[in-house]
Amino acid sequence: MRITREARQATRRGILDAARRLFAEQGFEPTTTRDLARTAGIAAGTLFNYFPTKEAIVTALASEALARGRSDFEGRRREQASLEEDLFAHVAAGLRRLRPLRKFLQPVLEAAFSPASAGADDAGAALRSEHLECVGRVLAAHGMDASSPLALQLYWTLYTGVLGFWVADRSPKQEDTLALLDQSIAMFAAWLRGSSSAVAGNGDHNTHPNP
Amino acid sequence: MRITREARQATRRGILDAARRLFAEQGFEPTTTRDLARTAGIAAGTLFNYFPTKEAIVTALASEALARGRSDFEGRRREQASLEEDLFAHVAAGLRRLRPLRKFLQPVLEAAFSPASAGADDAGAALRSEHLECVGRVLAAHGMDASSPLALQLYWTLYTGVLGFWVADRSPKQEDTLALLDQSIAMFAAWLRGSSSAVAGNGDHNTHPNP
DNA sequence: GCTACTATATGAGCGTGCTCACAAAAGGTC
DNA sequence: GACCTTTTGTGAGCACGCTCATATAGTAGC
Repeated sequence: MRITREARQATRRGILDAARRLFAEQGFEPTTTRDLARTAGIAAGTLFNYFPTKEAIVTALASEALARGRSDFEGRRREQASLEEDLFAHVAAGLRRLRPLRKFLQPVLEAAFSPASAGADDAGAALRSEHLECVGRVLAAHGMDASSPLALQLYWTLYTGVLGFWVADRSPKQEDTLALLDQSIAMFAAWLRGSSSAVAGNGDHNTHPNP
Repeated sequence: MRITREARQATRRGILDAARRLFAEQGFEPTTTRDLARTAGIAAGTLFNYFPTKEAIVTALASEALARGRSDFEGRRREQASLEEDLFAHVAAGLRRLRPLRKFLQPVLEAAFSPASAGADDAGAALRSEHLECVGRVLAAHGMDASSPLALQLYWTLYTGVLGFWVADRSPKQEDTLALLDQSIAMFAAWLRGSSSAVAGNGDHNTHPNP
């Protein structure tokens, strides 16, 4: 049974749309692959002709969400100095080495998935923007200028990297995430103060943070 | 069917011993709960009268391994100054908040489990000692005196905390672990240099580490 | 249009961690 | 010892993610 490239793409999209809806409504684990197949209008086995594992589906969705998130972020850091870009690349590369990519992608997905953003697409953008502001507040609490380009670089690094740790825990608690974010930013801030304070330009806090 | 407390304890130990052996021989996931039950000489369902989940078995084993590891460590940091103890408690508490305990325990277990330590008990001690030295080398590479009490505090924090992240990834690669360890130690070192350099007493490196 | 041939769809079925209804054994009371 | 209560053991069975043999729909060559 052969099929046109368009039909195959449509089926794939159908699976992803079903996954997006069901994961948002009832979460990742409670949603069975049979649920997904039934919602997408295909047989249980067919699903695995399109994605090798259930997790691959979430990864694919995460890819899309990450692409949107990244473009949001890129829009905010367009006028970076090259030294700062080096630093960003440096930190990002370090984090990137630490875990398989999917670990970094899923949290972005979780945000994109949350019931608040399930319906309209603009709600997802609002959610990501809210994240930006939340991280900004934490940065400020640690004596870093939350509006500086550097802070925004840190935001993206932390958003993808730190929340990746969160996802590793399959029953995430929002409080833990924030505590982890807080702690990590404290360490990053100290690191920046020590190694490139001239760049940070806001190292007027000498007390070490109290997480 | 009532049973003496001793018999119950014996069954429990039997399960743990079976788990210790099978996990060491063939790994956590490949070992089925039916394997464990058969090896322990009980029915498949009985296992779950002793441990609520398969993961609870690994956690129980980890508890034992952690207790041994901690006593090794405590032996090495008996003569700490109180300021350093505060710092240790501070960092440890921060990390402890980040994840459920089992995430911190399992890596210690993994070390205790590794085929090298499966047979003799003294081999396990040798392995833990080897870990201490490995971390010491990494610390030294980042310009910290690996023999200082502070370094030992960092060791324990990192050993339990950082490797916990490693375990979160179910198919661990040793290289990733070391890279993560490396990166984290770089950040900790900078943090210490910035916040309590008088204590560290070895902050003669100003170049920031290259992960 | 007919005949290979291939790519895809299908659902029965596998092994997993875990549950549950029931059986069996031990202790307490008389 | 007989009876009841309570705790533990047992294995059939569940739903899960995933596989595989088979059926089927589409294309290519004639």
